[in-house]
Amino acid sequence: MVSIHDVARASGVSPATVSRALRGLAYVSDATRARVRSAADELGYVPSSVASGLVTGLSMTVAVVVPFLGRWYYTTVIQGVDDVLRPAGYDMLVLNLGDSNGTRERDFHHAMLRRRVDAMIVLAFNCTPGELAQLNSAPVPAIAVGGDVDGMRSLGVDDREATTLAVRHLLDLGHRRIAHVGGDDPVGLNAHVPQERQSRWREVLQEAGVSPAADWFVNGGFVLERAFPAALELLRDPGHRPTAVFAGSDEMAFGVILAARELGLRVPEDLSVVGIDDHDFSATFGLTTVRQDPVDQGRRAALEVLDVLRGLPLVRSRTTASCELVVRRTTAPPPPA
Amino acid sequence: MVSIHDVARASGVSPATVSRALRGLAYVSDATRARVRSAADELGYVPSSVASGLVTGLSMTVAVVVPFLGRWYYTTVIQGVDDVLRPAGYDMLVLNLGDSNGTRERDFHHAMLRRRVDAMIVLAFNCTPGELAQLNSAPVPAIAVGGDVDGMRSLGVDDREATTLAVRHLLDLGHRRIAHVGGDDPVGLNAHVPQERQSRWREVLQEAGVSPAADWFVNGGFVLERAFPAALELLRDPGHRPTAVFAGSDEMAFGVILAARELGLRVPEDLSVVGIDDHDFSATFGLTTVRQDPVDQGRRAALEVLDVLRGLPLVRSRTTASCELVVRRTTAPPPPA
DNA sequence: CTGAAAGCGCTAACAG
DNA sequence: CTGTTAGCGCTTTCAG
Repeated sequence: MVSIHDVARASGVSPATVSRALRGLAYVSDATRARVRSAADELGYVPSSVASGLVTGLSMTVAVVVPFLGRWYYTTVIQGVDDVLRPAGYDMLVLNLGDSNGTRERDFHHAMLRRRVDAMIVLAFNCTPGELAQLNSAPVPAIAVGGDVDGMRSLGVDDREATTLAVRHLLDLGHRRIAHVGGDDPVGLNAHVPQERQSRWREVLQEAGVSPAADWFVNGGFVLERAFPAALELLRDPGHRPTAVFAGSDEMAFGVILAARELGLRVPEDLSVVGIDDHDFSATFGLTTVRQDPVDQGRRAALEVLDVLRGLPLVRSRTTASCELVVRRTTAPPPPA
Repeated sequence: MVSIHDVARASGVSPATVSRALRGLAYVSDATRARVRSAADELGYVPSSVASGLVTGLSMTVAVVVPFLGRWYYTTVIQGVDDVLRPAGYDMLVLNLGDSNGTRERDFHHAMLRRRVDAMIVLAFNCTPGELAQLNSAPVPAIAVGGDVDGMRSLGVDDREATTLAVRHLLDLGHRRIAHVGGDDPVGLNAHVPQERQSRWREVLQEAGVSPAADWFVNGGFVLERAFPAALELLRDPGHRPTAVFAGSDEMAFGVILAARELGLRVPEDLSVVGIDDHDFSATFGLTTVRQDPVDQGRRAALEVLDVLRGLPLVRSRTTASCELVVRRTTAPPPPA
């Protein structure tokens, strides 16, 4: 492998000068710089970031920690993160915590302490107390996206607000029989968000003097495949059927729509459906939803990380990302009783 | 930061012994090893992978290169890769090539040469000749998943076979008016796969003595949002309508199904739809498709990478991943003319 | 079984 | 403007 010494030799200067010349530092004559550059190009020299990282203490890498891989929200946030990290010259390490039976904390710990990354962006999930302690006393700055993590800088929508928007919309249309398809994710890595949405759904209804039937909450596991059968069950009995469903995510809302069709129910004439997210598919489905912008959340988190890396202080507070109701074609007044 | 010296001092041995003890090497007395371990634990010592990487030349990181972030196929392969990399102690660097205007080759080059990664897994996309040269003369082993890259080790389904399965199925049901929703991806990073599917669609029809109308190929951009309007256009004219659609991906197939419904067409009575992938949503949609298993493809690629890293030779050949027709509820004989 | 010494490739003072 | 001298934190001979 061609090292800085090879370039130094080839251009007749010292390694230190090569280093300065190539990094564009001042105090290098134009002539020398040009000579070094062409020598480096010729030899195909690229500095080893490992070696420079050892001395500077920087890895030019930030870790994105996710509870799952392949879920819409997470991959979308990651896109935003990547959008800003890449032009800034940072690499992105993806640390998946899912399925790591018991090794969660260790993985965490290692990535941070082994100095592999300069910062971490932690996507919505419940930290164990141990992890939280690690994060906050971390040798590298960490910021959370999505969930509200106590004592940590975080960024995300207000789940109570989003839920309020969705449920009130249904209430305003005249619905009273409003069910909720929500539920835990399979790994239990992100229980907080689903819980907020569920409890707020109940609250908003109660505030309106409505109390949902006991079996009008069903667990859709935050994926279409599980929301579909859950909705089938929920909607089966014509005598005991909600007129509207608030789904905890758009993906689950798609499952509800598909289930309704399976049962011959028309959406929105017989059943209204509202979700949260504004998934890529939602406009095509005509889904009424509460829009959030995960790409933007990712971008903003990465931008902040970059700031902190430049020396700005990290304030441990929460910033609320905006969300808004987008009314499309899956909600309408309830059918006449 | 606590270094190996601190542990050495605390346990009264030399740094070299600490290194040996902690890595479980032979020639360390049990007593010493125990002492070192407890000292390390107490101090919360974790070796710096940067420092050890500098001397061993290993980064314990493999890069996954993708043309997009957030597309089903890619994120699903990534899950498979992660499945095997993580337990093996490797970190995963995700290198997104999308939207990097012009900087593609450089990013590539740098990641490899800067010795940030020990190997690369390149997900289906067209390499430029320059990139290909880089990959093949790379200082680190690289293997491709999905696309068939000339002169490179690769792994993926045979797109011609997959297409044959899908189109023959329609032909066998009696269809003759078979359209194709396929097309380029927006960034043009992966033109090969769509092209194969499109040209093979035409071929299979011709082999059966059928020639599709000129406007029975439409560009669905490989995403639902674009397939939907394209399908709307395709299916609009009742007098000139295909009885079946072969979609180049399941996601586009969903768009076709939604478009058919929009037009009041019943699937499969009025229109049959078949896709390729077996997306997570496909079973719920009842979509007939040609199944491939991206998780498995990712796993196998990662397993191979690990082998090569252990010293096994890298054979530059292609292995075909299997695919199979899964008949569900979106295909049926054509309506009586 | 353990320690001392010599780097891995680079950057950061400090001299010139 | 440029070279020299020290390391960054670890692993690896090579001696004990």
